[in-house]
Amino acid sequence: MYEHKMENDFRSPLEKGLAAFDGKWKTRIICCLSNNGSLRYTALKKELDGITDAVLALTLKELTDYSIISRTQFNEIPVRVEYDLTKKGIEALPILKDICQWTQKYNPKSEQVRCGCGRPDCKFDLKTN
Amino acid sequence: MYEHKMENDFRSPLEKGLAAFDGKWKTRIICCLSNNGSLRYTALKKELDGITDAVLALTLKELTDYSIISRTQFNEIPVRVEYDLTKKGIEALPILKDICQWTQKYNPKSEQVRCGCGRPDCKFDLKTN
DNA sequence: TTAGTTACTCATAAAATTATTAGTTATTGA
DNA sequence: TCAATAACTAATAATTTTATGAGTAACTAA
Repeated sequence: MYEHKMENDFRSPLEKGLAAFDGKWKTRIICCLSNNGSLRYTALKKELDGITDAVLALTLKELTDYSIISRTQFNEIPVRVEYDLTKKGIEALPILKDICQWTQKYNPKSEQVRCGCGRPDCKFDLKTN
Repeated sequence: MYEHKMENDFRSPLEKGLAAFDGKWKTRIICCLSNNGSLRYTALKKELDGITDAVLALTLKELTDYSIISRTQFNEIPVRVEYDLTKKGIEALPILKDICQWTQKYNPKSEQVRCGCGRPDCKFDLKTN
């Protein structure tokens, strides 16, 4: 662990793009930020049920490297760090929404489009307008 | 190996939908079928550089279970089996195309939208019309 | 009789991802 | 002096994914 891939050898923009959503936590983080706006490290950790520091820090780094989220550090004491969706991240939301709808069209069981942040009470449907 | 997940515990339609594109080979298979139409097992194997039987068979099963592709068996000798994109699979193509475009917008290096089938000569741009 | 074909399966190994537990730095407040 | 806080990092372990190398059935053609 603790080296992450990034400029792997994705053979196409498709694979490269999908890498931004892959793994257990990336979409959950994206949805949390989309739900809440700016969040700091500890707040994110509280939202993401069961994530550990090692994994959260790594995943935030990956998302930052993919330019999906931004990291802003305020040198207070103790430090404050805030994470936000970037423009690129915000522009991913309609795509994620399309994936939700596509899934649900062929899977009528789960009636409601819900986000991937993992909270059972999350009602966010990835609307971007 | 040789048990695949499927009704995992995806917490949302988003995660469930993304599962259909995840792993090393799924999008490559989708793109091959989109490029070529119907393909049999051996033909797919030839297209997908470096895949082994164990992994190809497993991945085809996963995609079949997700209803992205269909399997049709002709009881000739030796057997003939053909794989095709389903309606659901075809309807995924515009989403994949959006992911390509989104990636490229923020990554002007790779000028050309190419599919994920892995062939360097593949010019397919995931147009669906 | 033997080799060839297709579409697989099986056991196992290697590699990658995710989890666990425990630090660390710099500072404040009690 | 001691505990507390925020945002991490490091070493290692467990789990999951992917790869390797072989084998199978049911024929056919040589």
